[in-house]
Amino acid sequence: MAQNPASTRPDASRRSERSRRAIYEAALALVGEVGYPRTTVEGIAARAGVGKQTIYRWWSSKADVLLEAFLDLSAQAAEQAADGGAEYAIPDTGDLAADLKAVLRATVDELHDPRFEAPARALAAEGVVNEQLGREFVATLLAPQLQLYVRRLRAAQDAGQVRPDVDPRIALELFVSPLAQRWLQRTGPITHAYTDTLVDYALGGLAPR
Amino acid sequence: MAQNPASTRPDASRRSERSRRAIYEAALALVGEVGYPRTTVEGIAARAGVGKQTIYRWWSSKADVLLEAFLDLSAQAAEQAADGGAEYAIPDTGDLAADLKAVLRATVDELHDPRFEAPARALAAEGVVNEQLGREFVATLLAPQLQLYVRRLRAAQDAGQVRPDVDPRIALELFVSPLAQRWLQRTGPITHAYTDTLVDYALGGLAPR
Amino acid sequence: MAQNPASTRPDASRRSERSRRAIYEAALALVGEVGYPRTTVEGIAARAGVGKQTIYRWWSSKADVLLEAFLDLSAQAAEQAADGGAEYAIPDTGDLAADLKAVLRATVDELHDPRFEAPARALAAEGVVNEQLGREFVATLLAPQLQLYVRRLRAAQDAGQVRPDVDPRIALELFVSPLAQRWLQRTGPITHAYTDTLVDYALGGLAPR
Amino acid sequence: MAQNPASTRPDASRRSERSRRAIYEAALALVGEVGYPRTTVEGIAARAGVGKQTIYRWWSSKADVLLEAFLDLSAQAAEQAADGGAEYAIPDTGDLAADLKAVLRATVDELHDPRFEAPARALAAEGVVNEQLGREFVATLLAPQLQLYVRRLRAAQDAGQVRPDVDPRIALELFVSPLAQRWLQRTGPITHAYTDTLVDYALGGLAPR
DNA sequence: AGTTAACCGAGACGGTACGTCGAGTCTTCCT
DNA sequence: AGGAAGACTCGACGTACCGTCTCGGTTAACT
Repeated sequence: MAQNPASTRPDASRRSERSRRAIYEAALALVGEVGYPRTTVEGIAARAGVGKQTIYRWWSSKADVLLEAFLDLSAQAAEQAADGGAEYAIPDTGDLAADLKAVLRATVDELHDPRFEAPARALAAEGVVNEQLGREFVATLLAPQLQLYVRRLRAAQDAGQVRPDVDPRIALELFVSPLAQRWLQRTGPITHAYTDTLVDYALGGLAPR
Repeated sequence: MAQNPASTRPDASRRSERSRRAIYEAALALVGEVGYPRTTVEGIAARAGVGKQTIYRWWSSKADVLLEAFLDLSAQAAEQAADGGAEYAIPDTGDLAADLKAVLRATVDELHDPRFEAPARALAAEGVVNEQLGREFVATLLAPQLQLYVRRLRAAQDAGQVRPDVDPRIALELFVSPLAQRWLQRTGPITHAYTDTLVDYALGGLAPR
Repeated sequence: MAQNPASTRPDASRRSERSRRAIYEAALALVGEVGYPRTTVEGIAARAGVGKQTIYRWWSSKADVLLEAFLDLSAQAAEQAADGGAEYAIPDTGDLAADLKAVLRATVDELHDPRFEAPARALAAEGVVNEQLGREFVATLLAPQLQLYVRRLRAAQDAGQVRPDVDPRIALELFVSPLAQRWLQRTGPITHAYTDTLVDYALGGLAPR
Repeated sequence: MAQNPASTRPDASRRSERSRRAIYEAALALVGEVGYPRTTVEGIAARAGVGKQTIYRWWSSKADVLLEAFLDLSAQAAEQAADGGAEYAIPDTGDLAADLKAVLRATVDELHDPRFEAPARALAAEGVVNEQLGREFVATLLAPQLQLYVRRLRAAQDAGQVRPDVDPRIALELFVSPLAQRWLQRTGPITHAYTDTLVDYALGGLAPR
């Protein structure tokens, strides 16, 4: 992400893998322990046993470090989940409501995982205010996730379970965005029951039949 | 908001109204001009022609200053809108869809108003990461707004336009949260057509009848 | 010495005397203990229990700090020597050679005093390479000392003990400069016998009579 | 000078003459252009088109590099002056005063040569504070020069032009040291007239006959 | 002629200090 | 007593160099 512009770019082939990993771990640990604002580049460097310059050589800011660290963490988690199998999609059992509920329940659990909580919040917050990072965050993490819902909804449309004139990209927001907002802004509790309800409301609509 | 703890609390009756207003204006102006992270307490004090201590005497942090300043701004704007009147509600013409669309269109316009944009984003971002401020932000600004939707949806339920078993507090998120997320995370464009579609999808549901 | 140019010069009347003294002491102590090059502004600040900014507010460099600290030390020493009496001159017993030898012997002793040694060397070295500081060093410390010799030599001329066509400002260098060079460049040992010899050679000349 | 201690000393026979010369030139040029303190090992390496390690392999510090570079420069200059010849001495025309004046005038001219000025000052300054380098500087550059004066003065003693009880090593300082101090500490102007006067005072003494 | 060991340019690395900025506290003087 | 002003300690910033450490790539000497 976000490289220093031209000037005298460092030689990536000679980069220390050891330092990179140590920096990721230190950054995630610190954000988890003391929070994002009190996480400092200096602190990350010290904890990683690394010179500050090594951080500044490869990243442009602590937000940038954290973004990559979190990306790496997500990639690892994903790899673990798929167990090398790769396939990455929302299951399609034929029952759209059930499939969505299952995925959203998993998301709820993830949002409660303290390993993800702190860095995810920090990045989301930074992204709200820092457009460049925000777009990167969305493009690399959020958009791919949302795309999975798009695919699943298209399949449902093909199966006649969702009206064909519905735009899946918008439709998915009916159940994804409420969850997102409750998490980001703490406007309400996040439970399995809640996401189940969202799916029911969204698929069935609010008006009486 | 967030007062200094007991110790020797200042005497509010002798507070300078002049300084308070100047600080609000300086804070909002600076956030608009240079962004939240580069807005400093020192900068606010200098711009307001005020000693730093005067800020620290009455607020606990720059986030706190900005929250109050923004509250003040919102109150002013609201007063202007209602023109001294009081009643604050979503119109009820009997056509729920139309009423919601109208209110959401107004919200879309407000979100595009640069006067609101910068401080609102800044506060939202701070709230994501700073729980205390986040709760204050939600309680004083967001929750009252959402309550208006709850009321309107209850009226619709009474009129038989919304299923009686629907929880209005959750239902409103079907059209409010997607807008919120697009704004906060820039996951998509924000237009009148978009919010209209949200209302249609939410009220009608996605499944074919 | 060397003030920051115009810009926003700090208000000297509110300066902390406590910090100033602590900085002087820390600077002199550090130069004595670890040497000039390994004396850092950061180290001085830490030892003095002072913020770095407080040093940079009042001085432009570590050389500048040390110069003032040394000046202060010299002033104290002088005050102590004269015991408030003020009188500051080379004694005039009528015997020029004896008077000069006495003063030079005292100088030799001072040059061997470790309290003076380290900072004096450091300042002299810095002055060799840093013209601005060098001129300040000479003007405030060296020149006044040399002026005392000029006065004594003039008195000797009036008494007919020195040829009237001799320029005292140059003549004094015959015995002062050799001592200075031996000290600065370690070109030879510095003893009372040595300075006595210098006075004899200088007053009597090298050529046989 | 100052070699790395035993350990794995590099093989001097495989040393790159090309690099050595480039480093000398870069070091002298940089000291002349930006001054000693802002001359860095990194800068010398970059300018010489050489790896940093190549410098650290053969020298222990930038002072050491500069000392050798300056020595090399002096050797070249001397070779040029003597035009391949060898004899290095103060002329002996029988007139001691005239001989000394001539040599000192030449020294004055050299001290004004900007090619020598910057590195010589830098080395002298470093030597004041860095005892090891100072002694090296004196031993390799200063002492041999002074020895020439010793020889010339001895010859003068043999010729009966200088009192036999005078120590030539001290006597020479009467006219050499004042010049050195004026140059090092800028305590006064350096002219031919000045050095002529020094010789006259030193040889003749200050006291009336 | 092929191997090998050292120097070489390059530059990433863990560090230390730089000089600056801002935080939050404290003090002074004014209203 | 509040307020304007701003000096204070402290901590972090992002940069510059330090001296060490690989990393290919040439050489030069020795099989």
